[in-house]
Amino acid sequence: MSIASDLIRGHTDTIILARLMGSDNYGYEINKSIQERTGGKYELKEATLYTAFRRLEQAGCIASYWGNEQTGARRRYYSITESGRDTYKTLMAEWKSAKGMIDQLIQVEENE
Amino acid sequence: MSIASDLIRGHTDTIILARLMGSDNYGYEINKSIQERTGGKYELKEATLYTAFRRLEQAGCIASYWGNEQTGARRRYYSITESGRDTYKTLMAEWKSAKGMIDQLIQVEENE
DNA sequence: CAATATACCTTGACAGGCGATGTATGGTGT
DNA sequence: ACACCATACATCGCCTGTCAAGGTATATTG
Repeated sequence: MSIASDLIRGHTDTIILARLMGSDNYGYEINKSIQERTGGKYELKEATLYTAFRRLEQAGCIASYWGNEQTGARRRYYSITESGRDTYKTLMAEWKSAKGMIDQLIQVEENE
Repeated sequence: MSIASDLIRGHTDTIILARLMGSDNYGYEINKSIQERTGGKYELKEATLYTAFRRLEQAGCIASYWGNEQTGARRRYYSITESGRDTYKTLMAEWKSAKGMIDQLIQVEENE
């Protein structure tokens, strides 16, 4: 494993919402785009991914519909809701805050 | 709750190790220093803290001994081991890497 | 026609965080 | 004297998110 998944834990929802801010997309493609973005260093496991979709839909952050593919496997598309966009913004703000906090907490400083 | 604990999850060990890099310390004081550093925005819950101590000691990252207080409640002091210092450095490196990766993953970009 | 890629989904185990609760000591206020 | 609070440690049991393992179905490729 290249990166401990506990470091990513808590960001799964944000990552998915971010991928839906631009346009609707389906699970398999979303996951591929995540792998590409990290140069293969990270991927959401399928079980994690689909669990997250259920969770986000339940929470009203995303909505889903079946695509009408003429060929190939069926695809379930997801679209982000207004509430989802709000959630995304909130999560982004939390991340900014948490990032600084973690930096401060794991730093070894002289003035103890 | 000011900060979602899942955002901190995975950093608990690093935070504790960082607090022990300078000098030995005991649980209660470590937790207070964490609260002070974040201006009260974050604290490790006691259950989390002591669970982490067990985990880290088990892993050989820290060692513990009872302080010889003449007064007040007894204190269990922890000191970081060589292995613990190595682990700390590794965790710091992972964090740097993960930080950039998360930033990239939760960002909304045009080129999708 | 077997293998591979695409695409979805569920179950059960596991690990970490934490609320609740318990122990014991010593100082402070009334 | 007695209640209360701060210090200081510890454990139990629940909850939640991750994920290995397994399953379904369709289309392409050698």
